[in-house]
Amino acid sequence: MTGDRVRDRADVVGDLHEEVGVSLARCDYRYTAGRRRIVDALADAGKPITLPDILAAAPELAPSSVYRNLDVLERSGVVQRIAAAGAHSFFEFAEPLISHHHHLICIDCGIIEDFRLDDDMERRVDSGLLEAAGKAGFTPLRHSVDLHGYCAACA
Amino acid sequence: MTGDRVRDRADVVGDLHEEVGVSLARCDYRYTAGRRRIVDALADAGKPITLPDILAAAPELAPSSVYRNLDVLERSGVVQRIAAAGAHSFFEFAEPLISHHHHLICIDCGIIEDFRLDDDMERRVDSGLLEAAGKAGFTPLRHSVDLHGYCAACA
DNA sequence: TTGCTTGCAAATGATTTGCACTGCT
DNA sequence: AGCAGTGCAAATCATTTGCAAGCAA
Repeated sequence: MTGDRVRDRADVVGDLHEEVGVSLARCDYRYTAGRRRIVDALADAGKPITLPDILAAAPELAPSSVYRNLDVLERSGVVQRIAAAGAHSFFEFAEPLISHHHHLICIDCGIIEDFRLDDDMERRVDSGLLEAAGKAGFTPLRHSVDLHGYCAACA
Repeated sequence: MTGDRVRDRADVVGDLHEEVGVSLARCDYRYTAGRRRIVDALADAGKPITLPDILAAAPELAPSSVYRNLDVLERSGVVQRIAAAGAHSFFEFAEPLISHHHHLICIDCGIIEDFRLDDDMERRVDSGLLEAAGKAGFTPLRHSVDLHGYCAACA
C-alpha cells in the first residue's frame, strides 16, 4: 500500500513536470534544473508563495535567476503572479495546471490559501461578470474572487 | 438650472469633504490642504488612480507627503489601496464613501474601472463566499471580485 | 505654544539588468 | 560551436524615513 501511494505521488509529480516541460518547450524555453526546483517548491507548498519562500526551499538558487525564471514560467503559462498588499508578489501554478479556484487572503499575516466555489455558484458568478463586462465594453479573459479576512491562525 | 446643477455638485463635494474630515478627526488627524487636494484628485478621477496620477493632478504636492497622506487616509478608512500587477498601487475611496463595487482591470494598459453587480447576484456571491470561508476557518471581512481583460480602448 | 505636517534629501528594499561564464543540444 | 541559462554585482525605481521648518488647534 505504501508503495502504491508513493508510486501515485511520483506519477502526479512526474505528470506535472512533463506538463511544465511541454509548456516551456512550446515557447522555446528549456526545462533546466533551476526551473525544476522552482516548480517543486510551488508543488510542495500547495498554496501561493513568495520569492523568499522559494529561496528558503531552494537556497542554492540565485535570487536573480529565480526572478528571471518566474518570469519565464509566467510567460509560458505555467505560473501566475498574484499582486499582494505586502512587499512581495505571490506565485502559484496557472490554470491549466491547477483547477479554477479563488483566494482567501489574511490581512494580518498575508498568507494566501486557495478555495473553490461549487460549480453552480461559479457558473452564476461567471455569467454575472460577463454581463457586467459587456455593458462596460470590456473583453473579459478571466476573473478573480478574493476573500479578505483573518486566517485561522490570526483570528 | 445651471445654477442648481452647480449648487448640487458643490453640495456633493462639500458632503464628501465633510465626511472625510469626520473620518480623519475620529483618528485625531487634521484635514489639511494637502489631504484635501488628494481627496479632490480622487473625486475628480472617478476611478482608482495611482500616485503619479495624483501628482499629475496636484504637482505642488511633495511625493513623500502624498505617500504619507494616502497612508493616513487609508488608516482612517477614507481610501482603500488596490494592489496591482504594475509598479504602482491604485487608490480609491473606501466603502462607506463609495458604494460597494468591483473592478474591471485591463491587462494591457493597466487601467482600473469600477462596476457593480446587481443586488441579487451580489447577495449570492456573498453567501457563497461566507460558506467557503467557514469551511476554511477564515473570518471574512470583505471580498473583491475582479475581471481581467481588455478595456474598450485596448481591445 | 504644542505637536501634527510638510518638504527635502538620504536610506531602504525589492526587482532588474549587464556581463562574463557555464552547460545544454 | 552556438546560444540559452546562470550567478554575481551594480543599477533602478517605488516607497519610506530622518530631520528641520511650517502651520493648525
